[in-house]
Amino acid sequence: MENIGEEYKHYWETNMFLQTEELDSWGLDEAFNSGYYDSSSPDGAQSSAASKNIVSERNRRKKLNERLFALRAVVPKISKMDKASIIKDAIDYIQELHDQERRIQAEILQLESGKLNENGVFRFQRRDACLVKIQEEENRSELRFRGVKSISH
Amino acid sequence: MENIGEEYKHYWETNMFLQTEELDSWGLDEAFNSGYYDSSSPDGAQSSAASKNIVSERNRRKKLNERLFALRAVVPKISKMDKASIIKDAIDYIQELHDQERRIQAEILQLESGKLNENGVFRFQRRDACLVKIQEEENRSELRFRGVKSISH
DNA sequence: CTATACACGTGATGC
DNA sequence: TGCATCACGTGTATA
Repeated sequence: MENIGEEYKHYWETNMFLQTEELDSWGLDEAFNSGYYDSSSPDGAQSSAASKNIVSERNRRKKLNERLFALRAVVPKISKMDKASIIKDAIDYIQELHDQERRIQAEILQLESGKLNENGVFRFQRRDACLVKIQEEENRSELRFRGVKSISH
Repeated sequence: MENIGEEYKHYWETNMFLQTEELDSWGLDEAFNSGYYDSSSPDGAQSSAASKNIVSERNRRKKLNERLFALRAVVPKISKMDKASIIKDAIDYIQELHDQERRIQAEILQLESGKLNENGVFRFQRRDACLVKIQEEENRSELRFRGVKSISH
């Protein structure tokens, strides 16, 4: 009973990141739990409930791992592969996005209220992270965009 | 041995959201695991390893729950309190932030490349969502920036 | 050898 | 009632 899912052992680190399906049909619990213990033979009923709890819990764990994998997919800069570290990186990333959003908001506010400064050119203060792809990590080198025309098309 | 942490049962839904500490020192495993089985009495050694594994696993679970709680704290609009749902909401929120970031990037690009239109005034088309609080759930209403074609990152 | 991290089954709880 | 979710202890594998 302990070595029932031995080939499952490292699907968190290997299989799960390649394919998340193909492991649905075990055909192992459903073998002796197949079908209908319809409210008769009470020991069979409780064993049915037990194994149903087992498979339910198994699905819950699987769903949670899939979600965690999906979270890791949308977050750049994953430091470690731990579950806890994945969540931590996601938190840091969200706060980073919040900070950037506040900065850009201030910037755009300046643009549309002040429009231009006295020189007739826009001056962005410390635009220190690219907005679209921030995972380039451009190590804080005081790069100053005087004109972003280089990016467009 | 099964009812050892009975008062822990619903700390996920109640206690954890109020205080996450104050539960560190059990003084219950360390009671019979106190001190020194320094490489003698092999049964004691394995029981020491076992209970050490228990408390280690307990700390791992606790850390993971704290992280999950912190994740829930930075994500607005939590639909359900499930672990899986919390992660799902975080994923959706990050993607939503990515979308908005792209939009704002386009907007700022339009502002500083085109600077002014022929009327000498800025024209924002459909600035319908506040940039800081996007949790208003603007359901994808085909807003399209004609000024900026393909950010091409 | 010892941490660390994980999946698993199990009993409990709430809806 | 059954179903979903959770914390727990345990065995096991990797660094």
